[in-house]
Amino acid sequence: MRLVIARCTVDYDGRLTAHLPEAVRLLMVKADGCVAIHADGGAYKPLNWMNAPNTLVEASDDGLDTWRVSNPKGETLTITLLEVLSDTAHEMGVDPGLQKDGVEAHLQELLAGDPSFLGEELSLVRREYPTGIGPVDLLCRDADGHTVAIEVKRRGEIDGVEQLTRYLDFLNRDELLAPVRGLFVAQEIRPHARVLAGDRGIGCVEIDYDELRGIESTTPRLF
Amino acid sequence: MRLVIARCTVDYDGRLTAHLPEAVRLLMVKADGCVAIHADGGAYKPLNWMNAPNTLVEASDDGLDTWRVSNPKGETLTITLLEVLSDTAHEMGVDPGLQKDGVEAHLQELLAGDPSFLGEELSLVRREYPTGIGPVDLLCRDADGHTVAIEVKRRGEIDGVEQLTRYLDFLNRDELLAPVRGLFVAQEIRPHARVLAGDRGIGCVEIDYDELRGIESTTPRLF
DNA sequence: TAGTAAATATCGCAG
DNA sequence: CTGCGATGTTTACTA
Repeated sequence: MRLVIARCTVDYDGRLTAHLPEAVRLLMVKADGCVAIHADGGAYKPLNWMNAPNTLVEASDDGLDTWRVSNPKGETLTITLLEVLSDTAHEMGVDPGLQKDGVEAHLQELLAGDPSFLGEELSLVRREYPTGIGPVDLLCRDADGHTVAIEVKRRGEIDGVEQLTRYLDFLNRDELLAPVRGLFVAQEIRPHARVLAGDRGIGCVEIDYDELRGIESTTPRLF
Repeated sequence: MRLVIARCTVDYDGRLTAHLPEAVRLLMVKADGCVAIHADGGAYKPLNWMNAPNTLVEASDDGLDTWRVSNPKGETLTITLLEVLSDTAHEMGVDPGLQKDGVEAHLQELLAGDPSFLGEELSLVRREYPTGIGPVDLLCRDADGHTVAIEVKRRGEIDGVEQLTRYLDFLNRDELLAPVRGLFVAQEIRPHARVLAGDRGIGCVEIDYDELRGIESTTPRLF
């Protein structure tokens, strides 16, 4: 990784055009060719960048260094270096990568293994059951043999209710499944989402992740 | 901005839990307190981060340095430094910020100036025509004098179709406007969005930004 | 490879 | 402060 601190201007031309006036910034060049330009503030997002794959060409013109980064899509990033304050490089090797725990896929997986955690007798038909407009997270049958479509979110907001509503519209056109009712499941369901779900006859269940994980790990298995 | 190259491990505990095994990485600390941990590859997104506002506490334990970053929401980021290869700091000042040009607002503006670009004879009634639940981008009349509501997006996805559907619901309650049909316009319309639009009787039009801009700039004007 | 949904999204604006 | 919409979103996953 190469790190350059420099007074510079930057021009991007691609999906839009953008310009950065003269200022001191950090130029970060990663081993795979990624270039990112950071200011000394704001969140982690750089002011400007160019992702791999790309090519970086350095040119010197009248004692003024210019970096021209271009990619196969025809986007270009032009950096004009007015004053280089620091220029270092470091070997870092390949990163083993991030280990995550507690995201939506996890919730869905745990619930698929034990749908009755949701407080009623449910048996799984399929995960990621396909509809004409996308897959619904879990399709189950309840004690009465009726179909239940379940949408799982980490945080339950209005968009998720809309999403489940669309799935229900499509699923209910299938005579083999109809009538299908909906269950909206999340660690936290926002008041507005709860109201909208209620208005549409969709049930809401808030689940505790630690509890779900705990039950999962302590449930006796037959193997 | 402080830049540290170090062999380290990282643990994040907050909205989820995450762990980074031992490796050499870049630790970036910005003037506003933001901390970001970068590997030497991947796009501009860091492996781990903590945005402002937060507090960074450095502690030394058995000759092992530990950074503990925490924020008011109770999230914590713990960095254990096993070997510091470089530790530098640079004054960079405040950045003047990015100047952008050529995003979605542009599309709507250009189409308002020439609705017939959409492939049929349309005349503009109003931009940002208000409905009870927000303004629809363009309201037009077609050759037959019927009302057409147009939603413009850069990328056409399902959410946009939902949005236009809501507008149509409201507009069609107005006897002076009804019946109102919908046109979904974007540079690129995703297949599922197209299916949903078709299902609801909403027309889809993909437009080329460069072509639209070109026509606009070459159209003769009467002033 | 293309398409779709999730994300510790970030960021800006309006109400 | 909250919610909504755009983003050069990026990333991960699946068909």
